[in-house]
Amino acid sequence: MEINAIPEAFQTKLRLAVLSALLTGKKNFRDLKQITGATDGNLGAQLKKLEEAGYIEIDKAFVNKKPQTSCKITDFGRGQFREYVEMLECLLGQAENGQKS
Amino acid sequence: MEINAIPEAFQTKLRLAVLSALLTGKKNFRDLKQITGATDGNLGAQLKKLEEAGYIEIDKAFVNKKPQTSCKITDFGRGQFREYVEMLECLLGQAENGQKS
DNA sequence: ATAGAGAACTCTATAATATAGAGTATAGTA
DNA sequence: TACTATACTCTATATTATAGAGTTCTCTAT
Repeated sequence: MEINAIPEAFQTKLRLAVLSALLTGKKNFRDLKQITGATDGNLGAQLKKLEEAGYIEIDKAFVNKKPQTSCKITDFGRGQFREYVEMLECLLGQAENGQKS
Repeated sequence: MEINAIPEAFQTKLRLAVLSALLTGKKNFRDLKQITGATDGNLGAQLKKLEEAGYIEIDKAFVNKKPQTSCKITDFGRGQFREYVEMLECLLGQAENGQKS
């Protein structure tokens, strides 16, 4: 991954928080709202963006007779996350060696 | 570092690109412009933000009889960068183990 | 001394986008 | 039939990144 091609997904607290939360497993709308502290409208909008970009999958169903929106990170999303971290690690690694500041 | 407290510095390609470039050593305005592809105005604005936030130091001087703005990452900036990467690594690590997707 | 060039801005307007919050749809329950 | 909970959608606002014109400063050439 190139430094100049960082996916938009990683460019706001909220989307990054959502992805991070999903790394450890499925979460529903309610969970994500509580974890991130976002409002309904904003969370809905950002989830939609993440879905459109292929980072997450959104599944709607009725659970316990209540609507439940379940979100899950995709393999693509997980891969991008890993690549992003690896890129940063690499940059940091270069810095720790060749200190010519 | 908390997922909900990610510094603004890491929330745009441009600022992240600048910080990354500075990790490996001092760079002047011209270098950074070339590396990032940003316009003068935009680069100037973002450098100012990074400076105000204490991530970088900007030094102005005349070199070869031409003005030269030299930018350098601070210890604080380097530390924040490391913390940020470590936080992401940690999240990713949790995910690789307890897969309950 | 005057004009021009290069570097690095500053300033302002525009564009993009995150966010809040009101309103809406749906299914279930009383 | 009214009422509740969930999860939106839609719209307006606020924030912020970006572009680009104009400005300042120093030196060089005329």
